[in-house]
Amino acid sequence: MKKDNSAKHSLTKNQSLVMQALAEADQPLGAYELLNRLQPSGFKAPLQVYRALDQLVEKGLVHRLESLNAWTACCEDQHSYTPVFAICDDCGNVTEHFDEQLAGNIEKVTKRSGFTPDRSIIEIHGQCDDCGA
Amino acid sequence: MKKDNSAKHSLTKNQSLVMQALAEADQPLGAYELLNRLQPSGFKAPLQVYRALDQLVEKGLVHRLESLNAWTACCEDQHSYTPVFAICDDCGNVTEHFDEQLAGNIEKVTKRSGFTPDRSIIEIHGQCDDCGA
DNA sequence: GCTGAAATGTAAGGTTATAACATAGCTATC
DNA sequence: GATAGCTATGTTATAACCTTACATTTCAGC
Repeated sequence: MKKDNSAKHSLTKNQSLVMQALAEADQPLGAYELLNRLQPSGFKAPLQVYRALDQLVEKGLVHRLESLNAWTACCEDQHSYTPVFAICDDCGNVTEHFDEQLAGNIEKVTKRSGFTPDRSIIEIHGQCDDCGA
Repeated sequence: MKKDNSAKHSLTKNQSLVMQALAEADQPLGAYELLNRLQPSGFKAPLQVYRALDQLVEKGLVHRLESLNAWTACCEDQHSYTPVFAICDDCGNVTEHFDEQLAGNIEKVTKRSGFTPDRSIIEIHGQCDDCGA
């Protein structure tokens, strides 16, 4: 089970509920899967989930996985480098990695053309160690 | 206007129409935007667009931009390295880049944990040269 | 011409995300 | 402690994106 960083960020009720659901999950969850899991807690509409997710992403506690349309609790409290997600297409497990050199490479590639990077999305699909290859 | 590589790949009618629409666009297009543009050519249902897109991606002529839910014609015929997309959040312009070192680093980061990479998604949001920063 | 594989047509439905508007709660300043 | 302003929340409806299922057509190779 992942660490729950909510204490340090004074989350609201809905934010806490979503954060907790993500922290308890062993995989990224879709917004509607979150809605299902949070209905016993009083959630009724997608927007409640999406708003909490947006706020948690803003705080850096949750990442969105663009290629999965899913969301996952951040593995640690704060990180300055762009995270790299390794997504196992067999078991659905997702791990978060960091690499300073990689982050530097990205800046370099885009800045060549006068581009100013803001946020980077790096998602690698493949097979995790357990699922062999 | 981007180069149209369709001649080398013997595309079907629908594939050609979609390829041409993407090649003529100066930005990535969503599937329904493509549908709109192709209705004069006889397209009637989303599935016609999605099927053609899937086939073109398979052939390597089109890329899907995960963070935009949009599709763009590939800048060149074939490339072995993972493409890096620089996406301007102001004007919507998208450019495709390549970097051998970057591709190598990505493999390295994930392989550390026994992960076997298959396909990588790298999309950098920010501001292009024209839009300043 | 016949056959099998690939492509296409069409209707319906599922999933993911946002717009619009109303209400409630919290904080800061007077 | 009023009140003004910001943030969070509730609720309904709808937009945007994608897939399933099944029937039909096209076309290369025999």
